[in-house]
Amino acid sequence: MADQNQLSANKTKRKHRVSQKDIARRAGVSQATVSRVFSDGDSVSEQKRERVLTIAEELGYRPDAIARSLVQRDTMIIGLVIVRFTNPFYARMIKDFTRQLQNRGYSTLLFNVEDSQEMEERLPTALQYRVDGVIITSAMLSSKMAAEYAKTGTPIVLFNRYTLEGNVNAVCCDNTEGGRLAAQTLLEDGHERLAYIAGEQGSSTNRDRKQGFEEVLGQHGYLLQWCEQGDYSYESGYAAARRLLQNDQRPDAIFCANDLMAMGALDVARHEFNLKVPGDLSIIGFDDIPMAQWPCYSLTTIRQPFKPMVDTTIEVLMNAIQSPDGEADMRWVTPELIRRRTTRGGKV
Amino acid sequence: MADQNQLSANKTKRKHRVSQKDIARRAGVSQATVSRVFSDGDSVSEQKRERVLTIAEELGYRPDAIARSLVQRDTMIIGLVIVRFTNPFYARMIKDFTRQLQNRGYSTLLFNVEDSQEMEERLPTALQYRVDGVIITSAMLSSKMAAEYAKTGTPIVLFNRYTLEGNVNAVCCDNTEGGRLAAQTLLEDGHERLAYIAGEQGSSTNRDRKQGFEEVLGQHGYLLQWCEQGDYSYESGYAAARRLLQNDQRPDAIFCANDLMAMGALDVARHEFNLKVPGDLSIIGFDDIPMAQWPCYSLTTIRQPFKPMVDTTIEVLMNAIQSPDGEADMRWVTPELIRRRTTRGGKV
DNA sequence: CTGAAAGCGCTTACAG
DNA sequence: CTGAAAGCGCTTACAG
Repeated sequence: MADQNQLSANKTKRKHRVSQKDIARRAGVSQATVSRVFSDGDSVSEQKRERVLTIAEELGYRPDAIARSLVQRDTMIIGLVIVRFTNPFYARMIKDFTRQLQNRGYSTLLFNVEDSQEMEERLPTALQYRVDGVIITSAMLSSKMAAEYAKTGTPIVLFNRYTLEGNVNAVCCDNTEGGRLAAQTLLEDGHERLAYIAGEQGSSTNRDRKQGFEEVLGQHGYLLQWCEQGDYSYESGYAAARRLLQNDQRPDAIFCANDLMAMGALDVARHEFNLKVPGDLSIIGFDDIPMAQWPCYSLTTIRQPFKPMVDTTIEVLMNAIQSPDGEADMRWVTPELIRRRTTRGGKV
Repeated sequence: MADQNQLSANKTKRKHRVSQKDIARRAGVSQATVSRVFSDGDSVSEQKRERVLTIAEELGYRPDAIARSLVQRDTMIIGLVIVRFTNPFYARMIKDFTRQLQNRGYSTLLFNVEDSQEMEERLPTALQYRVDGVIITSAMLSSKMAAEYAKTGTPIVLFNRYTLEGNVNAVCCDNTEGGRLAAQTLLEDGHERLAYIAGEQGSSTNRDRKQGFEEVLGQHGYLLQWCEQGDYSYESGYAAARRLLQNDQRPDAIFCANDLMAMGALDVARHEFNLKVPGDLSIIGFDDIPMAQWPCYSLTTIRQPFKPMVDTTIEVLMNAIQSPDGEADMRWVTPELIRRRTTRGGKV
């Protein structure tokens, strides 16, 4: 009875959302004053402030972020585009990103896409919501798209990818260096028949890791003779390693483009071929996901420093939001060898 | 030069976003007509439609979802609140939820919180963005909060939790039944000294699993003598199992409140105590995460049917959005025993 | 400190 | 089919 709207017979399904106007009416102040109470920094007499707050509480008022976003130029929302996240790597990523963003007052609009193509289809949706910025994980951005985004002024930062043109903000592990590290390690351990299990075809991470690996092999006069295709999944590593180990001429060491595949490789070597790792075969992974240190695997791996990568990404994004006309910022993070028990050389 | 605004010297950092007004001006039509072109179903002459679309394309126009949300009553955004996601379980959850929501035209606003308390602090943020609904994973909702939400009319559905009052939508695995299943299995296999490694204290999942487990033990005249506290993490399972196995009187079977802890228990049993599993000790987990079937573990477990749970949650949510005044909907999903190689009874 | 008014970018009756 | 106008819930100069 008490709450009657102008519109006589409105058939909205939604309940009436209490607005500043409602509070103003009851408090006998202007709507602008109510607004001032809720935007800190604005001055309102103590007396009115209290009256407004009491009534707001009574009515269960919540400021409407949508309306605020419309008039202010920002939404305090960041779009986070995750490409194919099955990897344990990503769970941690999402968690760290959302937490960091929350701490800075941002909310996260999450998009889950299968590949770069689907990403480019979804990206406009993020833009429609006027996100203040976008983080894209593990996917390239076509230069066409990049240009389009630059036009809108919405900052983008690529995580775990980079553009060759260097015209988009990006934070990336130095994967080439990681590939080199893997090769050096295995060579120093005395291996001579090195194999590579590749990650998703066409991904820059895979290309760079392989390139670094081959580069060092070349320097020592070897060719990469054993190479099987995987797709970063456990199952693909398992299958690829099986193909490798069925050969008459077996490799004596395998570098896998990520930890998940390395675990698959390890399991097939031990459980299907009854090989001793590292006695008969050494295995190195990439990422250093939490499972890599579980005793069941205790995997030697090339660590991607997650935390620094996430922190840097947030930093680059915040900078870009502050000064949208800045130059593209490209940051490299250095990977690190973590010796455990799937290679020979480690301390025993 | 071409693009000059009314405002002479506006110092907005943001670039000017092209709006329907801009297009209208150039196309020589009213802004309402431009709007009609972009809201399907509305009729516009083919000629004008084309002109508008061409110019929109030229200018790089994107409809503003924020403005649209303000006038329509819905945002097409669903809030997804994830409590402490380190478990591989959650990675899959988030993925499935976002994908399902996307397929139905919704975007996902993701919140990452540590516990129920932090959740209740964050929830208002979701409300401020006027989300059309909220999914909350693995956290209780106080009745105070539940009541407050009911007032706003924003539908909520709990995932993997329920309220005793039954006044909030919820989709939950029948954890009590899962606990019973675990006990029955171990008892049938001939075990007599059953232990339990508990999940996070105070969580209803843990309470119910334990209760079902104890219930069946009781029916067979046993008391739960061995019980150690964990927190659902691998490490906690590892440590809890160690405490259990250090006893003079050792259990001969352990039921762990989730798979991750079961893997920790398995690793400590094998690598630290040199026990044979299932020869000396049987282990059962809960969840059936992907890793559970890797040969390194091959874990017998109580499967939570993820896909049905996610699908049901979406269904309940969509129903609640359609008819906000419906009764609270409470759905139970039945868990299932998956026999692998960490228990005796399985086919060999 | 405070109110009246304009405006953010849309949608949607209301007339024609 | 189409335009003028009101309104969604806010913020923010502009005066006082």
